[in-house]
Amino acid sequence: MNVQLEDNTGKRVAVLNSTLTLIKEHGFHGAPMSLIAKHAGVAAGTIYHYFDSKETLILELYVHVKDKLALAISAGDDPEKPYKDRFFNLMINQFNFYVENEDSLFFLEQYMSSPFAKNFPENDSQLFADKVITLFQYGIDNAYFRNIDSRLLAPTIKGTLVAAATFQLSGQIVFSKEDIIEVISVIWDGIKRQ
Amino acid sequence: MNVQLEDNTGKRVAVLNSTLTLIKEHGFHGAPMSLIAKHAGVAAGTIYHYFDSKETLILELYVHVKDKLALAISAGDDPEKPYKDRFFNLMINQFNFYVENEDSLFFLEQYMSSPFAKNFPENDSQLFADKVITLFQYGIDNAYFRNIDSRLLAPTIKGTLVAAATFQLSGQIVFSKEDIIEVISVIWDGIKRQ
DNA sequence: TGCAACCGAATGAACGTTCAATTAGAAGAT
DNA sequence: ATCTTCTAATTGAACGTTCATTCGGTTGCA
Repeated sequence: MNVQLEDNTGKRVAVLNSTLTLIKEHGFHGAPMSLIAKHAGVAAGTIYHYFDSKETLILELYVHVKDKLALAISAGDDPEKPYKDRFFNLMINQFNFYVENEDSLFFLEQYMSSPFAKNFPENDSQLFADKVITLFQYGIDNAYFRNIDSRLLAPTIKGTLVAAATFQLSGQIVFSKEDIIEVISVIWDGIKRQ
Repeated sequence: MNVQLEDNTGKRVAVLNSTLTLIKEHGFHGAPMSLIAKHAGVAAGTIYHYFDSKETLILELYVHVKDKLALAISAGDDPEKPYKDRFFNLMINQFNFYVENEDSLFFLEQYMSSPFAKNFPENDSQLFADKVITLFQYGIDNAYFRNIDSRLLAPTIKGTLVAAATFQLSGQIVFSKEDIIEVISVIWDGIKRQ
């Protein structure tokens, strides 16, 4: 099965979490293997017991984070409810995940705009595809959305949510429940079939 | 005056352009000073005649690119025209700039999601503030937009355009003029006062 | 007893930066 | 015009540091 989803107390996960924290604090540059090891309470050599190289460490961290994101996003999804409700629930969950996991948000953004994403597009979370992409596809197939290319929808939506979450995390404002609904309405009004 | 805007044939600009190209091709990591020097047809030491360090090189490259972006975006802006027309012109220009300057788009995205943007938020293009931010502020002041925090507008819009441009650059599709209008309509319908 | 987990000092490559030396060009003097 | 002087521009080898990775050895559990 998927190694990332079990053994959450082991050194493997400690290394992943330390990498995430250090990248958030100092960027890709400021996260040398020696520091990751020290932060994780592990010897430098031990990291190489779990990961072939720093590159694979980053690649596997991406899937690890994206898996967590997928689980958080799809929480409370109820196929019985109207599609708009399901969509809003998904968006709210996504916003909350970003706000509550700043390190994950920062890492995902940096990973996505790095050569990693272009060189290894096949390296992605299966869980995310199953839980999230599926719901989008349902909306497309059933014509809830306006007639734009489906592959434009996801990045469009993500851009807005990330902007809002980043904005709140910068400490300038705390969005109320109503504010978040308003932001998501911007997305919904933009992409829904008019 | 602004050094970046004059002397466009000198070695300073050659270094900036080579840095841009190499970062686009190999990321921040794959652009060592020695390679930048070779690519620019310049000795390693010469770079330090124009830039204090690699860090300031990146910081100044950011302003340099943002200046070019500001000029491209505001091309053909006519204060006499209706606001919606001006807005659409701005958006179309921005989309075209991204598509025609993939290296700039890639660099801007990577810079924005790096520690640079957080550590030096004061390091930005004056030209961009004058030409672009001003027009947005006008739309906010005159209530063309729905009542969301103004600082959310820019990143929201940018997210969508970047998504579309990246999508076209991935080679999967070439947007027609009408397609672009459709994408911008998604933005406009989302943020306009309903 | 065997094997996987773990350690951390050692290694060597890569990198940003420095600097003593050289060249180019402009300004001034003759 | 020619020579002199001065400064800015340029060079690239050398330096010192940092970093990812290796490896011989140790621990602990089955």
